[in-house]
Amino acid sequence: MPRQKDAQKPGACFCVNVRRAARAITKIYDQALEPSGLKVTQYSMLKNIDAYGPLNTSALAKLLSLDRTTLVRNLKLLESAGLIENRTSPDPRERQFIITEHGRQTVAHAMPFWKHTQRRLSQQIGTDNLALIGHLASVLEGLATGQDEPIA
Amino acid sequence: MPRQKDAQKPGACFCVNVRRAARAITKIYDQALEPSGLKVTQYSMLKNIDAYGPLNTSALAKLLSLDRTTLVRNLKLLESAGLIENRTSPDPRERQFIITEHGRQTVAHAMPFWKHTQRRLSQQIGTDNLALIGHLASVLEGLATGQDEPIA
DNA sequence: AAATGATACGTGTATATACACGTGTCCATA
DNA sequence: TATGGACACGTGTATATACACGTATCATTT
Repeated sequence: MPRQKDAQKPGACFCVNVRRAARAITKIYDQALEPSGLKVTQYSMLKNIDAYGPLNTSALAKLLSLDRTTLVRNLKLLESAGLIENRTSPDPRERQFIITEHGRQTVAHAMPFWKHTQRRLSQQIGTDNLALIGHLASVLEGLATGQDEPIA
Repeated sequence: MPRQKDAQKPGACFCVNVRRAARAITKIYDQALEPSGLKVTQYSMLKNIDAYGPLNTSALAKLLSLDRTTLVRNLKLLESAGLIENRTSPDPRERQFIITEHGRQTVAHAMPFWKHTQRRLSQQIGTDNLALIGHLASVLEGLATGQDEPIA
């Protein structure tokens, strides 16, 4: 069997496959969350601010392994929608975000749809396989240096 | 152990984890391919057109499990860069793309970096785990209906 | 030949994502 | 006290992604 050849087929790119998986699973969650008006990305931000807030942009970026500048604009959407708000902080540099009452209600509305999808996937794909993704993400984040490794 | 509680922690969303993995692995591949001037997404399109072309937009979309309209603009970039070109087709509706000589050279330049990354990840993450991603993607694509399931 | 369903395409709009860059503030130390 | 590094932020720019819509062409069936 020409395994060597297989490994070079265009369909064998690990990165492309993870991206394919991400697109597909995003579609599943977005459709499930549709009644709440939230995308899964927004649900994720909101849920984390709810659970761990108040949080500033940089802290949330670390929490979500997202680029900070990505969050600047994503958070703007949540703020415009009145789901989070900007609490005044002693340090004038930072913007501390907390969830609003409307945000809490929206999360509460979305939660059952999210849970249902989590359960559905657990059954259809297996908890083990799904747990592996979490580990994989962490390992990959470790491998993706990106952060200008310290000189010493 | 309150497993039930864990499953509700904000960090336990399968979708968010897959997306985290996708971001991280994309960074790894994009950095590796940087000398070629290609992003991994572009490399993927180009490689597939090279291997299976001529292809029209819809066919490539199916091949990559990508929305067709996404490709319209992504392909425009490759075309502007002179990496692919638009072959005239008997059917005036479709645009058949083929790789150009410049495109072939670019792929050839990028390939070693891609292969090196594939190998590196195989070693550090394990071929089995990586193969699982491909399966996972396929299963998820099956679960994500999206395609207005046929009435009968 | 006319009608119709399927096929192929592109655009408007919105979100997600990251990088390069520049600004302001805090704090520790010279 | 002055200053330089660390920290927090936002914007410009570019790419990736999808959905809703509308248009043109093909092919098949009246």
